[in-house]
Amino acid sequence: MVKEQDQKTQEIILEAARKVFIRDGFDGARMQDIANVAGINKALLHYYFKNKESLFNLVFEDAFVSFVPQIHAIFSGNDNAVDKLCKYVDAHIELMIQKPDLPIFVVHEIHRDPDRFFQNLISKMPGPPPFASFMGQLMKEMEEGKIRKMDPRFVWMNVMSMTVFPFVAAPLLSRMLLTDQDTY
Amino acid sequence: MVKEQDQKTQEIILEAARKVFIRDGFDGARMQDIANVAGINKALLHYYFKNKESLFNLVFEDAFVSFVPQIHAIFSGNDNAVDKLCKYVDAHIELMIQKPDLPIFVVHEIHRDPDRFFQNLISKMPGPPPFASFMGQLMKEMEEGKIRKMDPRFVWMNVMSMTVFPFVAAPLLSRMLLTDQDTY
DNA sequence: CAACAATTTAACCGTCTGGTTAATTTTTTA
DNA sequence: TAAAAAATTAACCAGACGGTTAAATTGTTG
Repeated sequence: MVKEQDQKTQEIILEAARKVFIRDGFDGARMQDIANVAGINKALLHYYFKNKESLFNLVFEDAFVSFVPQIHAIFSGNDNAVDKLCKYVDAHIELMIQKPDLPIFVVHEIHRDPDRFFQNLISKMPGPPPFASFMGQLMKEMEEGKIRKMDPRFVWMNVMSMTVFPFVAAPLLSRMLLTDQDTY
Repeated sequence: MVKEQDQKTQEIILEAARKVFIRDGFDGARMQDIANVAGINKALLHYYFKNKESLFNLVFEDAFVSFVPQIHAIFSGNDNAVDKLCKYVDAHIELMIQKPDLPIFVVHEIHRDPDRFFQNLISKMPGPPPFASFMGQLMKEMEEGKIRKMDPRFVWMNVMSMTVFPFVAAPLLSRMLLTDQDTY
C-alpha cells in the first residue's frame, strides 16, 4: 500500500530533520544534510515538505506539542500546588534526559525569531494555558498558610532554573567539573 | 595620524561584529551585514580581519576575557566562601544586565563547537582557573561546620542556575508572566 | 609637491545552498 | 496487464555568500 510507504518516508525525513535542526539550528542546518541522514534524495524533501522553513516549523512545534498534554494533565489535576510542581519537575527532567540538547535549541530559536513562538505556536495549544489557574492555586495555598509566601512568578522561575538550566549548561559543566554524567 | 584611524575603524568593525554575531550566531551572521552595521565596505572587513571565523573568534574570546580578571579578583581574595559567592553573583548579574543576550549566544556557540571553547579559549586564560582552589575552600569551610554540607559541584550549579538562567529564559519569561522588565 | 604608503572602494569570482524540472521507477487500480 | 498515480532520482538553476583583486582615494613624509 502506498499510503504506508508515504507515511513511513515522511516520518524518516521528520526524524532526520529533528536530528539535524536540533543539532545545528535553523541557520546551521543544511537540507542536503537532512536528506543524507534520512538516506534519500534532496528533491524528495521538497516532494514531502514545501521548504526548509515549513519543515523546521514542524520540528519546532512537535518539540512542544508532544509535551503539552503532559503539562495539562499535571496542572489540571486535584493535587496541591507542591505536588503538582513535583510532578512537573519529574516530567521535565525525564524529557531533558531523553532529549538533552532540546533546551539549547529551543532557547536559541526563540531568540532568533520570537514571534514564531508566540504567534504560530501558542495558538495551536489546546485550550488556555493552565498557568493562570495554577498561579491562582499557588497564591490561595499561600494565603492559607500551607506554603511559604513568595512571588509565584519567582517560584516558577526557580523551578525552571533548577530543571532546565543544568541541561542548558551541560556541555559547559560536564567538562568543567563533572567527571561522571549521571550525577544530575 | 594614521594609526589612530586604523585603531578606530578596527574597533568600529569589532563592535559591529559583536552586535551581529551575538544577535544572529555564527551561522546566521552575514559579513555583508557586519559591514553595513559598521558603515563600511565588505572588502574592508577582510582588510582588517582575515575571515569570518577569525573575526568571530575575537568576538567570542572577548566576551570571556573581559570578564576573567573580575572572577580572578573575587576568588583569589581572602573572603570566606559565602562572601566570594555573593560577590560573584553580583558581578555576574551586573554583566547580564549589561549584555542580556550574551548567555544565549555563548551557550549556543559552545554547543556548536565545544572544542573551540575548551582548547582555544581556556589556554588564553591567565594562570590556572581559580575553581579548584575555591572548591577546596568550600569543602574546608563545610568541614569546619561554617556552612551546610553538600556537594560543592551542586553549590556551583545552583549559583549558575540562579544567575544565568533568568537571562537565558528572559525572552520566554518576559512575555509569559512578567509585565515589567525590572523585577529580576 | 612628488613619491610613497595606508586606506577604502567597486566589481568580480567560485562555491555553496535552497529549490525546481523533467524524466524514471515503483505502486495502485481497473 | 495496461493505464494511471505516486514515489524517487539525476541534473540543473538562480541567488546568496565568503572572499579576492585591482584600481582609486586619502594621508604621510622627504
